[in-house]
Amino acid sequence: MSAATDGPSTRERILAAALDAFADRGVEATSLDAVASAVGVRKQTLLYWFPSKEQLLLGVVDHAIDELGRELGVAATAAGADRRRRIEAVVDATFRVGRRRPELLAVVREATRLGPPASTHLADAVVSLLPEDIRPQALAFGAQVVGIATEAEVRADLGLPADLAWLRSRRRALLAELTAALA
Amino acid sequence: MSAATDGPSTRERILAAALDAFADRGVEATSLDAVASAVGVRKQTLLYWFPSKEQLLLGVVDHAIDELGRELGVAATAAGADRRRRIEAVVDATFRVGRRRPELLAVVREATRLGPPASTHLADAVVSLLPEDIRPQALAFGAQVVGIATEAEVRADLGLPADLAWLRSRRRALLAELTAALA
DNA sequence: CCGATTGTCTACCAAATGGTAGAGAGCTGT
DNA sequence: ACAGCTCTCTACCATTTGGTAGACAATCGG
Repeated sequence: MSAATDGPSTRERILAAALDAFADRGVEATSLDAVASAVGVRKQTLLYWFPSKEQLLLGVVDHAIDELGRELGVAATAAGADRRRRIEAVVDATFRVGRRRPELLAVVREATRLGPPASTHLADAVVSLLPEDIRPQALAFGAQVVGIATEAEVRADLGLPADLAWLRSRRRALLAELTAALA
Repeated sequence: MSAATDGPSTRERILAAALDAFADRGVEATSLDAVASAVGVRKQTLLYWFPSKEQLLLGVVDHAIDELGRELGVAATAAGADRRRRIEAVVDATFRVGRRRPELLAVVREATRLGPPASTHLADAVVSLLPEDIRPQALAFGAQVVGIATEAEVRADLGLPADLAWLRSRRRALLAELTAALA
């Protein structure tokens, strides 16, 4: 079974559909049937891969954190060794992710909103991905990013236009905070 | 029927209980039965005062915006006429509200998360409370506050300690943004 | 004193939901 | 060829949920 010809596995398609649905409508408002029909499969197939809705959510959280970590990690590595440049690269990569895949941040917020076990699982997943020496700083950075993403969503809901000055201001804040934290 | 002896009306107690529950567990995860039993009344009494769960949510949003607006309005008025002092008073009152009644901010975030009709109703309620000349600035301020409240919650979930330096930094950011916006 | 209105309750209900039980198709290694 | 494993499906089920119908007591206006 070549992955190239078969495309994403059922499990991966379930995770992708569940990520979209959980981020868009929220976990409680998303039924297993809805996710299943988005994948094109029966609910019992979901329950074969993930024995319960809760397990599915934890899987989605892992998936999202994984992708987020990979994306930011690549950006940091590509930026070379200079700390200043690495910080800028991570911040910019974060904004790219926020624009291209807002679901990833939305699902993080959703997990914290739901509380345990999702939130503890999230914390574990994040922590396991971070080098120990910058762990608290990275966590604070993540929290700030989720806050800014929420602010963006609220702005949209209140009818405020997408504002370049606002974006620049938030980028500056992230850079300043991260630079100070790692000093 | 003197309000002093009767205490809050049934309708008000329903709104208070629903606010708590919606903010704490989320709207979809809160059943009408749960709210009713928190009030000490049957579900059908809720449906007498609010003909549907959706109407109850809209009522809660109005209620929360009302209280928020009153609190900030009082602070602004008490600060006198000097713009700088008024801005500081509003920002500080915001932090007070965030600490004493986080449910108010949580329910705003919840309403934006759920989308229409809750989010549009929220936007209307907020707008109707604002003097026209500072409307966009005030909306941006509100969005920023919700973002910061979310950041605080995420920080807690990730195990970061309550941090005075962080609080100060966010207060400074709010002040700077509001001052610039009203300049 | 009485009809109408207000507010709360009991009794139900149809639909949706998360989850179980188990059948059957198709591939795999021997 | 066949035993076994992997994966998806049909059939069901218990519970919960938002909501309806209408009885019943209390209060109020005339």
